Amino acid sequence: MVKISDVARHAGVSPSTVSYVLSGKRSISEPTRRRVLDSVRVLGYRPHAGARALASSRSNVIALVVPLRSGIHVPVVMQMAIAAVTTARTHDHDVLLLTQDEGVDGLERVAGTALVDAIIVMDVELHDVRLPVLRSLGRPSVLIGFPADPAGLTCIDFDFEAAGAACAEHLADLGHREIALIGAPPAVYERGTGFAERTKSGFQRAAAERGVRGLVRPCDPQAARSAATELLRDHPDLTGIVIHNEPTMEPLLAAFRAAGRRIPDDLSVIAIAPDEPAERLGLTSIAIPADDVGGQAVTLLMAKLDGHDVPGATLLPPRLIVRSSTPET
Amino acid sequence: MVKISDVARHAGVSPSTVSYVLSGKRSISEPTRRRVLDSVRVLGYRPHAGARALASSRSNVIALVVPLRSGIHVPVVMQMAIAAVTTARTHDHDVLLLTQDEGVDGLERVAGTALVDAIIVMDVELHDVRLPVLRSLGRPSVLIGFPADPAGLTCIDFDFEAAGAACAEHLADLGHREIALIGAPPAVYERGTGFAERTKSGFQRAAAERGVRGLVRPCDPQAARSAATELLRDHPDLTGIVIHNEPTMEPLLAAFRAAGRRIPDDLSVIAIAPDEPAERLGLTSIAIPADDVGGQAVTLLMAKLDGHDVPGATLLPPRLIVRSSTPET
DNA sequence: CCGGGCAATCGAAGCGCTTCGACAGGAGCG
DNA sequence: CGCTCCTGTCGAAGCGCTTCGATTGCCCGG
Repeated sequence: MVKISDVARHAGVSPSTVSYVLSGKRSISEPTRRRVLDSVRVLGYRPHAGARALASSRSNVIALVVPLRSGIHVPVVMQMAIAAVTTARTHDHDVLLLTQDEGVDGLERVAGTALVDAIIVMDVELHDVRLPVLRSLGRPSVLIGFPADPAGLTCIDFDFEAAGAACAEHLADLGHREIALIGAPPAVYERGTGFAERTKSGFQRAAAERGVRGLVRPCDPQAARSAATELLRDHPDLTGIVIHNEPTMEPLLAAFRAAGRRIPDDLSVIAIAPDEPAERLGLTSIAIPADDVGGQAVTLLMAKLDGHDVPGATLLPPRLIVRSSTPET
Repeated sequence: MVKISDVARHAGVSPSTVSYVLSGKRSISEPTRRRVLDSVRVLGYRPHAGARALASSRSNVIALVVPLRSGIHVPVVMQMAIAAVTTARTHDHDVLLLTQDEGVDGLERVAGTALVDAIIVMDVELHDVRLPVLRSLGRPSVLIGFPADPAGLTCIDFDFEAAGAACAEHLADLGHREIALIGAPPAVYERGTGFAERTKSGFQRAAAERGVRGLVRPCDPQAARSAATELLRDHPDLTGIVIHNEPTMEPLLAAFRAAGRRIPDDLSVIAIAPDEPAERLGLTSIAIPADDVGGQAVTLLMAKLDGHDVPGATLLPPRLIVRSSTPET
């Protein structure tokens, strides 16, 4: 292994000078800098991560806690994780993967051993047991999702409330008078995960503001067909549907068709779902900007690590893309 | 921060004794061991990861390179990753997440800086550019997937060949004389990713051995409907189908139905897909044991880290679960 | 009763890096 | 022309841990 003293000898300077060239923390003359960098290249020098972490008390690693629970959409999680890694790399940091089920212990372990400098937690619950730990850990953290009491924490999320509202408004604009939101499985609501609740409240608020009837119905993937059938039977005047539950999209559409409703002629449909399936199915949709969420979470974290102040709450606005399931009248 | 010398003082021993108690690398008398462990608990001592890595030249972190490419099924990847993290934790290791697009540089970086002790690479291509690097990195590695030349490497994967064969045999056993495999998108085959090719060859080999006609057809998700329609039109005697392409399952089934074929009466169907969708759709299926793949990859890696010899190739056998799409005659 | 051997513990030397204070030499000023 | 002030560089002191002898008792066999 080639170490900093080897580089120093090769370049004819002291180890500290090499360190300063590499870190830029003190000014170094141009000729010296060049000589050192050449030696680094020639010798293929790589600073030892552990030694660096020990001396600087910075590991340049952040932890990312990913959820495992049912009812969350895995590709979105993965996309956020990848974006987080990519963004972290642009800040010269790496990402350590933690699972939800390590819980509080996991956080205390990676922070306590100085394995990581900071933490991102995905899929925060309204009354998450990890919140007090995060507050007292003495390391910066960013939550993806909003707990009931976000005081003292930095949170970021897609603005589900605005997304729910945008759907209701879009349907109201098209002249619909009775609309429904088909949401996540009941378990997700019961768990008190914020996003399902917030989509619902945005949807209901906007519907009320527009004087439109707005129903909300949770839905299990297995029960999609029957849910659709019942909904149409019990509410014959229903003409607009918002689906916020990716796995059920196709079964629901099939059931609507089977019930004799044509889309968009008899029924307008909007999906809160990734672009790929929405586009394939020709559905007007709002996508969760998973890349942005993951990337910006890291950006916020880096700002905190640099000692900057960051906003406590960041909400990423929805963008509705009109496709053939909600044509302009 | 409480350090090992604090624990030593509190317990009335030397730092090295504390270290030996914690590592178990030398025998320590029971009373001393107890005193030290008590002090550790009372003071809340956590060894500093960087210091430990520096002194022992072991970081207790492994790298996991996850794919980003199209045509791979994200939930399966995620499941393997989670299993890898969980298993690594049981061996007192953590997992650093790397993305495919860091490529060779990423591997050299994390290995060269001693950030990680070992590496798992997912989604290996037949002629992967990372293979020579992995061979010469001087750190243990395990590949998930098989390259064209696995010499000198440790590889593990689901036995797609056997899975393809098992599907063909199951259909042959049911009396079908002409069967088809609807596979991954053409892009996946062109890329030379092993798994698509291996499923195909197992399927064809078994079909030939049974004297059954076995067609293979790649399939894009967007083109699922037309693919199904054409297939049935061009091969009127086709009565058995294997689908190895999760996103197309539902559209394909819909298309079969639309073409007037009832399942299982007119058409037997097997899916190579996770249990969840297969069960929901009532399909006989073979699931990819993603948990086992991820977990065993880590187990192999840990064995290598401990200096043990491990088999160069590990293939996890398929398990076919019969559901209502291929009833016993 | 003595010496060999073993179990238990200690001390000290690093592991490779960062960082702080010191210092040399040149520029700028009065 | 002497003094101050920078700029660029060096040396040394750690960062907190592991690990390799060395050391101290103690038990046991001869």
